[in-house]
Amino acid sequence: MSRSEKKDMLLKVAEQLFYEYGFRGVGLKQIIKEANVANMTLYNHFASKEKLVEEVLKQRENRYWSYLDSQITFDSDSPFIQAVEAHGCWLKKESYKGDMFLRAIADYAGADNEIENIARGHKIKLLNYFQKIAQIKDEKMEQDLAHQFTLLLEGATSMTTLVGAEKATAYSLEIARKLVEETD
Amino acid sequence: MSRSEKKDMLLKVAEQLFYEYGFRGVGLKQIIKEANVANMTLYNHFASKEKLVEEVLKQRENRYWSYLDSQITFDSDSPFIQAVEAHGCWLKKESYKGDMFLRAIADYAGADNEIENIARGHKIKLLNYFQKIAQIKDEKMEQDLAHQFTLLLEGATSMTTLVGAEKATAYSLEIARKLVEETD
DNA sequence: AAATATATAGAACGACCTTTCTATTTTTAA
DNA sequence: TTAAAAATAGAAAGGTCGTTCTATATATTT
Repeated sequence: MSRSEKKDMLLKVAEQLFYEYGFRGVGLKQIIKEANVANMTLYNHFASKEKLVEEVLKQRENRYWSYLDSQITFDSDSPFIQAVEAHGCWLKKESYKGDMFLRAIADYAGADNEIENIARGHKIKLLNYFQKIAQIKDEKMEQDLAHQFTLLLEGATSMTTLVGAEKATAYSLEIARKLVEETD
Repeated sequence: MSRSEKKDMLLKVAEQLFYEYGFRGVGLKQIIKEANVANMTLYNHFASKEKLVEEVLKQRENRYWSYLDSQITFDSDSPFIQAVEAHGCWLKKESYKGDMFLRAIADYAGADNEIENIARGHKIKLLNYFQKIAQIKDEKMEQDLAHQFTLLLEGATSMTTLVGAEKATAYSLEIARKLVEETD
């Protein structure tokens, strides 16, 4: 394993464990063990656990947006519906038990750190995304639509914990269709 | 402070701190300090931190349902809309930053304990509640409606972290009205 | 008032955490 | 091949955690 492969492995293992057991529930010892690297190799790449968490979040955010971009083709369907469908596929693939960013916001709230900023930034970006594809005449309606769809995705993610990604996605899609139905 | 007052104080302080900083982010030391009781007083009432967490969750669930019951009058409006409104008021009062039960599920997942059961039970109860007030002819539609409204409440709770309880509630209400509009 | 039960502060325990240090081994470059 | 650089395992430091213990003080009950 080369130097950069080790860094990648650390990020991959850390993300998986953090998602499964929470940021505070996983120790660095467990991470280096599962990544098969030495203690100092981790500190060679990441100055601290906080920095590791930050990079894990950035990496996950990048993967999320890459996936969404790859799924959205801007064809016949409404881009709103496509976004909801794409998000649903992401849930099935990688978010089978709730949202990692909300957990980061919750776990590191108050502590004056960069982690909360990164996690919040991801959510803001989601809202901005819907605002961009909601470019319609009535500005109030545009804002409303963007917020409503953001709420829908957040709801679907939460529901995943309860009924699984399959059903959560289906229900969010049903609602989404009713929302666009009227504005088409 | 009587014995039972101390227990109440411990539960109150613990709930507030757990909600603000997370279950793993708060130590018993901080709790007994803010509750103004001795170390052993806590262990006199709660066998362990886990038991304390369990009772905090039970207490919060009771307060949630009491509040919902007090707000729902079964008058002219749809009971669905009333539930969404009541949940919105709860968010403004006590859930300004996300859902405590989802965090409990996430933080204590895998560990074979009672905590996850309690938190999950609360969510199931929410779903059952909507299933009960959705008693309509078409069973498929009934199931769908119940799930959709549960998703809406979950979405509103999540959005609170992002845009505050006021807006989150408003957007969830707008969606809710569209959902009942068609089935009335 | 005496006896019993409960609350108190504070120390102590062992476990685990993040981070640093050290001495040895492996890889890379000259 | 030899010198420099990087990675290794493992110990150790310094901290916090949940929990238990102890001895003193405070309430409650008889």
